Amino acid sequence: MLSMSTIDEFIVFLRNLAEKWSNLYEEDRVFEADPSEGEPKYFLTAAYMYPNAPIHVGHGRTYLIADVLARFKRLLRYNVLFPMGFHYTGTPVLVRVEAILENKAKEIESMSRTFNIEVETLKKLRDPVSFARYFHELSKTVMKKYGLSIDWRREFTTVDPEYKSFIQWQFTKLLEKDLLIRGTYPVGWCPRHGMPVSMHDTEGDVEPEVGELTLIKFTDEYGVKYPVATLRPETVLGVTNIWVNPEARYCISRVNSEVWVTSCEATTKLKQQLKSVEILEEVGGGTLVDRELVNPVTGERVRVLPASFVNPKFATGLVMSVPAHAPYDYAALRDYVEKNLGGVWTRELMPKPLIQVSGYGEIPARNAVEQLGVRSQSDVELLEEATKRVYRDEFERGIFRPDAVAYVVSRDSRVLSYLEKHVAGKPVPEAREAVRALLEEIGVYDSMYEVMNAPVRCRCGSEVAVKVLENQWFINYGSTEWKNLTREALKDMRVVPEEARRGIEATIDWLRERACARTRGLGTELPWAPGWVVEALSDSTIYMAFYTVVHRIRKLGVKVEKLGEYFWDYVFLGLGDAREVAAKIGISVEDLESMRREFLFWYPLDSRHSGKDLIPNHLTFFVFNHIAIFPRELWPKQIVVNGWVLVEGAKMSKSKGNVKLLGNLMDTYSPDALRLGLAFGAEVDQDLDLNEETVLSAARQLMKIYNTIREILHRVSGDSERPQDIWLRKTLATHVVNYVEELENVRIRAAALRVYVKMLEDLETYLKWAREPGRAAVDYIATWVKLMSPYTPFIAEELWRTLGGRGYVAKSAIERELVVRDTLFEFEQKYVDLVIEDIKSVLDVVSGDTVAVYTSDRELSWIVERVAEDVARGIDLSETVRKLSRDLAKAGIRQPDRVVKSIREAVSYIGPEVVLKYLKTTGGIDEFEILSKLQGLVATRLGLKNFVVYRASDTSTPDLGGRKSRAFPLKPGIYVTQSTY
RNA sequence: GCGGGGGUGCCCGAGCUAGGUCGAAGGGGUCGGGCUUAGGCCCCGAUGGCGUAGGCCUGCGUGGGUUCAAAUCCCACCCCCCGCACCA
Repeated sequence: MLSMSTIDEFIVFLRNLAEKWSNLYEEDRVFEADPSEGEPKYFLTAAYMYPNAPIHVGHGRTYLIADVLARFKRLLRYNVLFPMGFHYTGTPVLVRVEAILENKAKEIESMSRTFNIEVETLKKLRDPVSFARYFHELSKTVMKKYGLSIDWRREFTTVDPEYKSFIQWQFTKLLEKDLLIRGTYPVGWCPRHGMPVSMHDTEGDVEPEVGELTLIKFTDEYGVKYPVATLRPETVLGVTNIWVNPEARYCISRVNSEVWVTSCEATTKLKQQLKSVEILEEVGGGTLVDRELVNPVTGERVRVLPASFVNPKFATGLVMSVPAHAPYDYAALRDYVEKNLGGVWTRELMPKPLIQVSGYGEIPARNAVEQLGVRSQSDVELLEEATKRVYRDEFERGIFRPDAVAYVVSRDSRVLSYLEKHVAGKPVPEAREAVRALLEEIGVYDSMYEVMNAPVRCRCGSEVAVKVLENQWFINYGSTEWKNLTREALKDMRVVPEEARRGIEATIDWLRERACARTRGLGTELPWAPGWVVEALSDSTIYMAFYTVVHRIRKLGVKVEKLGEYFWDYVFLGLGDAREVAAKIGISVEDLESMRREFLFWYPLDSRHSGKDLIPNHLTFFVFNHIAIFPRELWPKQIVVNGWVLVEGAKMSKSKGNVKLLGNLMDTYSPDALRLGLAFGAEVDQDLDLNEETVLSAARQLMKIYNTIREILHRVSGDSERPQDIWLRKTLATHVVNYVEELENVRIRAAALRVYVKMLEDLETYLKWAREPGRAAVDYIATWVKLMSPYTPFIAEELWRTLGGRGYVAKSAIERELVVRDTLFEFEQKYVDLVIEDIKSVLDVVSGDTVAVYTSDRELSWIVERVAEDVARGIDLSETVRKLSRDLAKAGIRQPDRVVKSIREAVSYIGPEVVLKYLKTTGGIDEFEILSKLQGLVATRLGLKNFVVYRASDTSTPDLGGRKSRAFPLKPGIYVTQSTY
């Protein structure tokens, strides 16, 4: 063992240790976990990685948290399973391979740079599986070097035939439970690619917003339908006319069984939306002007009028004019009246008010148009604003006027009574829904989808339109029953951090049907729907179960074709007859049963780890699917989500070129230093800003620890029962207890600071105090190394062997007797902390190197006890003062409020339970005894030349500075002087 | 728009679910000192104001309120970040 003098030297040393010990881990198969009946087990998984790039520090953080927990649980004698797989499913790999195949120099360059891979190597990755395989293997090597305590026998990829069989089984189960349904679904679609587009496929990364518009079919005298498009079907009662754009081309076509007039652009869209469309004739918009159409609800005849604002590219290119409530219509109509009728409004064109809304007059659209000073229908900006306001106010506060029913001239009693009952006097949202239903009822309703934020362009330049996909498969997360069960399951789960729970709950609430299959990408085909591949977020929900048996399937050499539904049914659900199933697969009953047993040994999953970005999708699906497939006793128990890793305050991304690869960082800093840096950086819930300094200072701290340990082992003497030694032993036990508690609560950072900072400080205090390190120091170190092993496994292994440990520290356990809380010591320790703090605050104002303290009497412990009882019960300070004042006065204590307050503060710091327990055990607090015993500690920690303790009541001692009277329970009087020499 | 999370001292960031132990942990920066040929690293001290004894005043987005007592509870407002689906 060498003494390390420079940090560079030390990092080289750490790197070599990592190399050495990770190889040994592999050779000795240290982390292979097999069921051991009767022992406690812990099964945890982190989200498997998507190998379209090398593993980066973001993965590194998630995996580290899982690994620390895994190793920690082993220290507590759990049989721990921590496996890892690789997620090939999906399309991103396809995109990268396309770039390679098309020899796109820029893309390849950029991949080469960010991934730190030779261009020539990349060019060889010419199919998706090879591409994924390459990064898979690369990342796996890095994970091993990183020290992840993974059982690699269970590794798999999601395109392995066994996995596909498993996914097919899962989806068959979902289908059987009616949770997998088939339907149509509108998507943003690029006509050129013939592919759905989402945000990252569009120019400027715009998400195409698909909205559904109501079509209301107006009719002409020949029975031809004019489907007008609207978002506000309830305003059909106030239509004065229909708008067409006279400049646009309109098509008369056969749509399904009817003849429709729409803009010619609309015919293409209707075709995409599952309508059969046959164009019969094309006409200019102008020829439609002045036609008379019948309003299917009111029976009124309205005319077609020209308007330039009508966009033929949007919806059907036909718009119903509701001048009372639509600013555009009002403005256009005003233009028309002025130009063609000399400004005189005919009775037919008069706005028909339908909705009453506070803050507006009879005709809201007119109010808004006039208020904003709209000049004409081409005043687009102002009209947009006016429309927004009127729509919003009417939607939120508007009431449908009962007298509006009078616009129904047909006197159709069915329509009238319906309107009276469901529309008149109702708030707008309700009226809207009712009118929509009425339209459907009387057969004049239809709908179409439109890109609401058009134009959205695909990266190829073509405009995105809506296409309705047929035979799309959905997982029905909208099922109420399923939602309720999932909520219930979540209630019983631990979520770390707790704030993330609300995110999951909210996701459960709004989740509806989710398309779960695509026509492109790697993955598993739905057995009954050739061509449809299960999409990546849907084939990764219950795979944790797969880990429990995959290695056995492989070892037994089971033919994949034989892995039918019955196999998974038996292993995971215990369904079917073991002998029959075994026979079908061609394995022994014993092997089959032992797989079932292994699954039951590891399940339920104890902890699931991922980044917080997966809350709204993966993690929620994970809970849902477990609930759907597995019985209640096998539902997962814990979710741990961690924040991002930021680089210099910015999120990592390929485009910024600031992706930090795990492999590179380890080469620079060594695995142990990187792990410790990440652990120090932030508690799990926060984002961690990675900078060189954090990692370097972690390395320095490690070096300091290493050198200190080395020094002690050289200097150690045989002493073991001095006060210093006893103090050190007890301090160690306190650390162990708190460490266990912290890690049980996944407070990775807090525990790391304890082990690598506080424990070193305490050891240094001991060294200063004791001068010669004794046996206790070696014992301290022996346990300390164990506590380090979850964070910095490699140096811990090395130290473990140096100390004469056998095997691996990774397989060692913390002595049970150390994990016991020593309340008495805890009390004394915290009491001393308080005294030291007090003295420090005096030393802030007065300088000196000699301190005398006067301790309060043991007889006054009853005050502490009564205050502690009150604190424990949550009783107010004033209440306590009131209760105690008489007794305090009797005891000759003035200023009871001040005394009680100071005791209360001390008690709160120490902890009322600790105080009470201490009193109960010892019968009273002898502060003089405690301080005398730890005199050396106080002097050492404060760097004092002299530290003396007196009893305040001892009349034989000098009353320096009159401080005797300042002694209160838990708060000694303090006197500071400067020594003369 | 809907939903989730936030706004703390020069900066970053704990603490806020159980109100007093909070002038507010821990970093960083800055200033002073030590170490060093020098720099770096490291160590010590200081870092709202006042005070020669453990104290007082002012303070945790803004404005109110509850309370003996609020960064912590309640109300209103302002601002920031992140999701919103077939995409991993």
